[in-house]
Amino acid sequence: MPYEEDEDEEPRACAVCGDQAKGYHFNALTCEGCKGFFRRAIKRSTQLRCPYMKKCIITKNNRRSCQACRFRKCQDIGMRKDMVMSEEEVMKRRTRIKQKKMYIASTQLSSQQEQTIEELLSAHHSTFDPVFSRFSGFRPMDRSVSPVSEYSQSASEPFNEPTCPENTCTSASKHGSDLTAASYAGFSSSSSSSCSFHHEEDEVKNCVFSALPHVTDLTTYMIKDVISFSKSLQEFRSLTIGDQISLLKGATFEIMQIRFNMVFNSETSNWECGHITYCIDDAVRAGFQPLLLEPLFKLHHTLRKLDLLEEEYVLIQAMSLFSPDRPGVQNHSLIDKVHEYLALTLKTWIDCKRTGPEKHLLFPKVIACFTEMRTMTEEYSKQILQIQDIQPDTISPLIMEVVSKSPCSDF
Amino acid sequence: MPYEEDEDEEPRACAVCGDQAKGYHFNALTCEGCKGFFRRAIKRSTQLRCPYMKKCIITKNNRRSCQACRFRKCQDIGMRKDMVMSEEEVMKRRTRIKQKKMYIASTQLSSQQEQTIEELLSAHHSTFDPVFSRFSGFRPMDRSVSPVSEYSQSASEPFNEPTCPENTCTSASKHGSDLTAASYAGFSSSSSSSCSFHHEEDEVKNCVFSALPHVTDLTTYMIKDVISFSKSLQEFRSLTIGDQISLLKGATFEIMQIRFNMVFNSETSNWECGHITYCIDDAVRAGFQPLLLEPLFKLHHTLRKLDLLEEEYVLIQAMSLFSPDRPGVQNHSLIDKVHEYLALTLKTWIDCKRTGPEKHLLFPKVIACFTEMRTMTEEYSKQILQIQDIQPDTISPLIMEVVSKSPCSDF
DNA sequence: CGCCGTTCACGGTGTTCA
DNA sequence: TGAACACCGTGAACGGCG
Ligand SMILES: [Zn+2]
Ligand SMILES: [Zn+2]
Ligand SMILES: [Zn+2]
Ligand SMILES: [Zn+2]
Repeated sequence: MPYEEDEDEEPRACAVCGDQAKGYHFNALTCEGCKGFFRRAIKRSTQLRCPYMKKCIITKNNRRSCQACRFRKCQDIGMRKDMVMSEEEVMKRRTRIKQKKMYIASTQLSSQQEQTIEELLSAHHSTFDPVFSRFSGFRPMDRSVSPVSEYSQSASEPFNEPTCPENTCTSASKHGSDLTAASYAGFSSSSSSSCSFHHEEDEVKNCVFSALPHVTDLTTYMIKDVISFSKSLQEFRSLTIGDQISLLKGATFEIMQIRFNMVFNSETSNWECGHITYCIDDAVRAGFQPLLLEPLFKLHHTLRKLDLLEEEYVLIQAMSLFSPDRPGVQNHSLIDKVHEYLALTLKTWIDCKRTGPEKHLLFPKVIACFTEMRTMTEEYSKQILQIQDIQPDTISPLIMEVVSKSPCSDF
Repeated sequence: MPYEEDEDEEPRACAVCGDQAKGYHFNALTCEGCKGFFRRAIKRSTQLRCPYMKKCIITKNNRRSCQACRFRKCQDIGMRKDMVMSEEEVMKRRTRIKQKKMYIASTQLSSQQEQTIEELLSAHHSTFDPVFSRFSGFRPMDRSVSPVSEYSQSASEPFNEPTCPENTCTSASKHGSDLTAASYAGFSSSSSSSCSFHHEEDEVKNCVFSALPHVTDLTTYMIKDVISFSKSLQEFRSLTIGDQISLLKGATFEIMQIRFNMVFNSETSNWECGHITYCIDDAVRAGFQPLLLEPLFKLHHTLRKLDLLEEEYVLIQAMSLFSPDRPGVQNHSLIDKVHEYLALTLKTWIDCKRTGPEKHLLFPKVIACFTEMRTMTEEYSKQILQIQDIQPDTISPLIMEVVSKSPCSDF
């Protein structure tokens, strides 16, 4: 009857120092300390020298005072060097584990990623107003002016635009499909028709900027919400003020367009912003030129056709915001990490939640849209500055702030 | 029930002087002061003598008054001499740490270095206008004069230069390749052909300086931007005004050339400055002589062939600016530190970001270009002064300021 | 569950500089 | 001189694998 067995349940002692040992390490019963010490000693492979008489008695308390004697004791009691993994073995193990992690990470969303999406959705819902109910007090838009719309040049009746004095852009919605089809086909057809507008300088004066005050108010309204969205993100707030400004300057236009895309109706080519419906001609009437509007219009169609879910839209907004290569960013590496994290989250989300064969193309297509938007951001700034030049004091200070290159600001 | 335990959570007192102790040092619980004192006492290894009765009571307040008794107390309470690292151990440690630092520094960019590059890029982008869109209001350039171009002497038809009154230097771009090949081959072939221009004094008068007003305007425009670039750098602003001026006087020519090199087309040997394209003959027509233009032309080819990235160009500009051995610099040591820091940053950047076998030669080649440029700076000043002598009041005051030797200025 | 490697806060060296 | 700092060995806790 061996009732005698425990005495301390597991009273085994380290063969090197006498400390409590929980198991065998490198072929000897040792404590955690001696285990780590032996591995490090092997990997360092440097000669150790005893400052005393090479006869140190190793105990739990003095084991740190003489590495040489401790190592000798390790070998004496039978710890085996060959049981320490070699450098290549370690490398193999590491890469194998990394691979596995990568696979897991691209197969299922981590709880952190799900939490991130939740935060983004929450931030988005509290700062985006899809029916534009808070958009009021704006200056009215005069749609009686029929712009020389470059988008209807290739259409059959370019000068037959009816006036649309109401809040709904009836012109676009009436024969909008024709116009869209014609212009949209034109965009993707050839480069010859894509820039048939080669008299910019003179034509600019024909534009009466009749929609500029309204578009300015709308844009200002949108920018405020974009800033609120960004500021309600934990990661964003943790950046320096300077970097926050740099990121906002770079991303505001893009995020605005992403948000407009959520209310874009690709059938009618209209943006259905609650009680007001906009068409591309409103942008023309605000003074923007085809060099921006053509690719922008195309982008909205391309992006809308992806039929993104809200989670995807909001991840795209965040990816745009955390673009590391905006002018003036200081903490490039951190922002790059966040950006990659968001991109991986989007990719994984698509892989997990989407079905169908086109899901593998969705992520690359989104990335392509980013490239498009990037060039448009620059062109937008240019055109805003041009408009500001011709029509001073119409564009709001907030818009100028976004467009300006000055590093200092106070959003 | 040992409720008596904390008293202040960590109220441990130095065993030597009673001051607050935060841990064990040399085998005894001591304060930071006694720790340092004991090490220094061991390393000095000189006998200490008590001026009193060898019975001093060491306290926190009087511990500095008797070294001998303090040291004796240290030994008495158990501080161990053998736990102070010996001189050789210290030396080994020092060299090991230095080695490691050197390795790390030459292997990966520190965050500070990355930030520096960001600052330089930002400063560059806001002060360099690669398409020369802000260059306007300049005096026109008369290219109808066909200079006795030394660069086409070895070519077959030296006097057949067509006129090029337009903004594009058609002569160089038309049969530019021939001209370039001939002249460039001439440079690198032998010393006999490299200075076939041995009638300087007389020939100078043949030159009509037809391009001088334009080149003056261009140079003035460039200098202003170089000054803006420098002034937007934190490190530069922190220097004294005198040193800022000394550095600018020394570096302006070099930085200008580096910037011109970014738009240099080595295929056509033209500088493509936005709407205007320049060739080397324009410099001839401005009155510059081969003693400057030959090595300058060669430099532009050499430098361009390195195919530098923007980050590298901007680091080179900064290295040129922070050259410690410019005439008149006061704070030589600080500027030297900045210069070495920038050089190491460039070297590390190349090691990290470049690939291919030629990356190891890139940095030395850049350094060689600096040597070349240094001699050209002096020659440039000389020739500007010569031209000023012949054609007074054409060269702008700003250029004269850069070239002058007077120590006082106000950029 | 046993035994690998990994991680990271902690403790105790030397170093710096006001 | 000593407070603050940089550096590195240590070992308890942990994750992965068989
Ligand atoms: Zn042990
Ligand atoms: Zn020993
Ligand atoms: Zn003390
Ligand atoms: Zn004494």
